[in-house]
Amino acid sequence: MYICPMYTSELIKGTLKTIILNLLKERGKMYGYEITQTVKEMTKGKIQITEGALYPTLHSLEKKGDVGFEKEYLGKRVRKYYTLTDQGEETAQAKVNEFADFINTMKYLLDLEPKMGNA
Amino acid sequence: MYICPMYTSELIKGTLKTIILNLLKERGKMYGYEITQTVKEMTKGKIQITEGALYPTLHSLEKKGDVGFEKEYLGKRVRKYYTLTDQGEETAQAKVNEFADFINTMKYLLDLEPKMGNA
DNA sequence: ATTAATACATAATATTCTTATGTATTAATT
DNA sequence: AATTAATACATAAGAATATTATGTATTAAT
Repeated sequence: MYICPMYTSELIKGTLKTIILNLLKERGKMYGYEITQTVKEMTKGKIQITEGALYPTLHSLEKKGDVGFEKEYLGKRVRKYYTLTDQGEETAQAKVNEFADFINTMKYLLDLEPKMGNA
Repeated sequence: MYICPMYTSELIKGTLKTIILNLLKERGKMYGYEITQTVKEMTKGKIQITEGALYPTLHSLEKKGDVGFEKEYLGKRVRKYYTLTDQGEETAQAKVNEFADFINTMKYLLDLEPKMGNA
């Protein structure tokens, strides 16, 4: 089995929203920096979300009504804790479902499995 | 199991080169239009490569030295049959390996599997 | 006292895709 | 016979999303 150190950026494109929404779904509430660190740890550094990608995405999710947030102060430092809205819960589930389906299709297309699921 | 009609475009971003290189690796030589139709059929319409995405990508792969081509004429109609170069063979294998690894990581991250492989 | 880590944000740039448009041949339909 | 659909290439304008760089500021570690 091949193990790579870090994925090329193009591979991660398009999965950022899915990752964020799913983490919020599983953990309830998280702040931006926490999301980057959690993903980095869980993937052993293979996926590193940059701040330039993260914050605009969070703002975009908020604008679309998938997440809300509340500020929390630790001394003078601020954290923005994000949570899923009801709509966000649905979006998160739909995104994960779609990605799971996508994996099956790609496995078939790239011949990574002998048989084809529902692709 | 959820089955979707067609993937959102963002999901497919970044996998186009991998798909093309792998198809060329498995089938030897293919022309552009053939690639779009093959992918469409193999994925039951879930992945439809547009011409605006395909041709620039093929030109880019050629410029980088991963593919070569030769023109073939059927009457007056032209086809450009693409084949992998030696370098392209390596690129194809590396891309597929990376994607296979990426699938494992994402499965773990999205909790689509109970255990973690090498992610 | 300096550096690293935490924590947010945005702007310029690059990449990559969608959508639209263009040309042209061949097959199928009416 | 004439029109439409399918085949087969190509490129340009625009949108979306990421990278890289920069900025501010607090707190912890060296």
